[in-house]
Order: sequence, then structure tokens, then C-alpha cells
Amino acid sequence: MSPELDPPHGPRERLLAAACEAFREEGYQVSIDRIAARAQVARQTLYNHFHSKDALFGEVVRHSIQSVLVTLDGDGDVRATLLAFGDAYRTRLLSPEGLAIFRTMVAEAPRFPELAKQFFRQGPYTTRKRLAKYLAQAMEAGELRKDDPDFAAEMLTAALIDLDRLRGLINLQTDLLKPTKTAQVVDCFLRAFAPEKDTP
Amino acid sequence: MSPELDPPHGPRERLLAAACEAFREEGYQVSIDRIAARAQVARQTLYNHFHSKDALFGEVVRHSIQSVLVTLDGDGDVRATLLAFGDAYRTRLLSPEGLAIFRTMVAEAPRFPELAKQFFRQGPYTTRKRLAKYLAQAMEAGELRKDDPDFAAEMLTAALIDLDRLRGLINLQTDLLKPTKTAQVVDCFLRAFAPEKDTP
DNA sequence: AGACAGGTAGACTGCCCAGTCTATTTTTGA
DNA sequence: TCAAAAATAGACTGGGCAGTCTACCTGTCT
Repeated sequence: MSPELDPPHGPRERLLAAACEAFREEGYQVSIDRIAARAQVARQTLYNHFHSKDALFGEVVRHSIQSVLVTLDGDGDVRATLLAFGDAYRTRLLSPEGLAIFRTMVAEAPRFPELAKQFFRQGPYTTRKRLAKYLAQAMEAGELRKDDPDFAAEMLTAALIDLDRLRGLINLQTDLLKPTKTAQVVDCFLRAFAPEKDTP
Repeated sequence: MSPELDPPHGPRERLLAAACEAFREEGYQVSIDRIAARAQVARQTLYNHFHSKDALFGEVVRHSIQSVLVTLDGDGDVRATLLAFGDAYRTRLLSPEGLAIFRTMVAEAPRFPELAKQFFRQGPYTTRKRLAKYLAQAMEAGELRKDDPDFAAEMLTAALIDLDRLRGLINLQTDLLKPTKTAQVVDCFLRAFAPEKDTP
């Protein structure tokens, strides 16, 4: 489900790439034969490299974690940093790949509970923790009001995508990335977490 | 003519109830036979009442819409109103039923796009619109800063559930309803949308 | 009683799928 | 060059499921 997997040298790489696309487009339901056909490879070749469909699915998911990891650059002022983060966050999670893997993991979480936990811990949760760490520093430096940084990170990440993700999951519409949205959310966040003013 | 007085003993009602539980617990994948068995009814009886599995699924979904609709009582001050709304919103959407139907609709949205749109329009979107209407009144009355009420409603609803819904979808843990959370979110929201202060 | 509506059990069709096995061909690297 | 390793096509097993059909049963209303 992550974009490109190097040059497709061997059949293993072609299989992983094909499985990424196939699971992304059709969900876990997609048949082994369709994946093999997409990779232009015999079914048995697939089984030579992955000992079951579940194993292949697990490989694909682990490969896809990076596609929903968002980094954060702490130079520049707070607003600029959060704007850059917000744009990256929305771009990643609202992309067709980000939406598809979210859909698939939510759908299959009952069947693969450990895999789902691993995915969300190493993906969105890690991203949120990075943000919380940055916010804690900004609070310490007096650039933001002191509050629970984990809570603050939760507020910002939720505001950035919750509704638009739902729109993307339902509509298949792709005009989710209205460029003004990130700034609108970040400014709203900065109001809520502005340093206390002395109001005599 | 036997007028169905819908006491819970007609086979149709038993089928609907059984299908609700079955789809909730196992997703759309659950077999027709399992639904019929759960209703203690023959498979053919099911087909006498619903002409296909998809039709039954549609009925169940339309039935379930009410379970994610949240009303809003506008008496009392703004904070009290939003606290009551927030508690109701979280209780509904984070309940096992609310989480399960969210999971199912997200998973099956590609297969049933119109049904998914109908569900989310009549459920979460309607709820959000009600909230936006209330917020618009509060803004007009000077109890909140004037801003786009739809945006404000998006911020509040996102903050109320985004992360905890993800937790519920992955973990199956049920301690999501920490009672202090709603107040924490509402107070954060009220900071962001407090009326402008004249600070000369 | 008798007719009728509706429930029941289960066989049956047709389809799809995961995974195995085999016999054959291609690729490879020493 | 040639043998080992890898890939291939396709048959095959065993299973599940949606939906249909048939023959039978049961309660109710007249």
C-alpha cells in the first residue's frame, strides 16, 4: 500500500507491490489469484515466497506503516511548524493510500488484532507522540499555555482530519485537501492554547 | 389478514434483530445461514421477508441510523449544553454498537456507496448540523466568538471522539468513556471560541 | 372439516476461494 | 556446459456461501 517499492527486480518485489495495490483497492477480500495475476507471476511462486495469504497481508501492512508516519520539523516559530506538520499530516492521511489502509485496518482489526495494534502504534500514535513532545517544549518555552501536551496533540490531530477522513472514506471525492483548512485548524488550536494573558 | 403488531414475536422482527447483532458482531461477511439460525428461523423464511442479503443489510443499516443520532438541548448556559451534548455524543458513538456500525460502514462503503452516504448524512452529519445551528445562535447572542459555525461544530465533534474511536476500533477496550474527557474537550473548545475581549 | 397462508428442512446448483501437488520449462551460476 | 534452483500452468481437494426448489408441516379462519 506504500507507493513504490524500488525497482521490481525479482518476483518477490513485484508480488509485494501487486499485493499493496490489490489490498488497497479491494481490501483483504481480494483473491490470491488476482494478486498473482497482477504481479504476472504464478500462484505457486507466491506461495514460494509467502507461506499464506495472512503472511502476505502482514508483510504488506508492515511495509505500509511508513506511509502514514509524519515527521515534524521544529525550526521556525510555532505557527509555521504546526502549519508544516498539519499539511504533511493531512496530505498523508487523506491520500488514497492513507484512506485505503485506514479502511482496511479498521475493517480487519477484529481478524488481526495484533497487527492492527502494531500498525496504529507505529503509525498514528507515534506521530502524535512526536507532536506532543514538540508541544511540551513549546509550552516550556512559554510559547503555548501549559497544559497536558498529549491532550493538546490529540486535539490538533483530531481537528486536522476527523471529518475530512470520514468524507474521504465515504465519497471517494479527492478535493479534501482544501489548502486553507490546515491554517484554519492551526489558528483555532493556537487560540485554545495561547499563553495566558494578564487580563486586569 | 394478520396485521403485524410488531411485538417481538413475528419472524420478521426476530430476523431484523438477529441480523443487527450478526452484522454488528461479524460484519457483512456473516452468512445468511448464521443469521437465520440466530433468529431460529428457516433460511427460506428469511428469503420470504427479504429478497436478498443486500436488501436485509440495507434494512438493518437504515434501522441503525437512529443509534448514532444525537440530539441537543439548548436550555441552560452554553457550557452546560455542550457538556450534555458531548456526553451523549461520546456515549453513542463509542458504544459497542456505535463502533461496530462505524466499522462496518467504513469497510463496506466501496460496495454500498449510496447506503454509506445515506447513513453518514442522516447520522453524524445531521448531528453536526444541529450542533452548528446551536453554535450559530450562541455566536449571535454574543456567548461565543463569531466564526463559521460549521467549522466550529467540526472542531468540537472531531475533538470529542477522533482518537477514542480509533482506540475502540482497535482495542475492543471499553474504558473509553473517562468521565472527565468531555469537560476537558468542551473547555478547550470554549477557549478557542470565547468571545473577543476588549483589551485596550 | 377444509382451504390457505406461511413456516420448515434439506437437497441442490453454481460459483468462488485457499492451499497442495505434479510435471515441465526456464533461469542461474559455478 | 550442465546441474541445481526457481518459476510455471494447471489439475485437484476441500470448503464455504447465496439463492432456488421441492415436499412437507402447522396454525388459523370460515
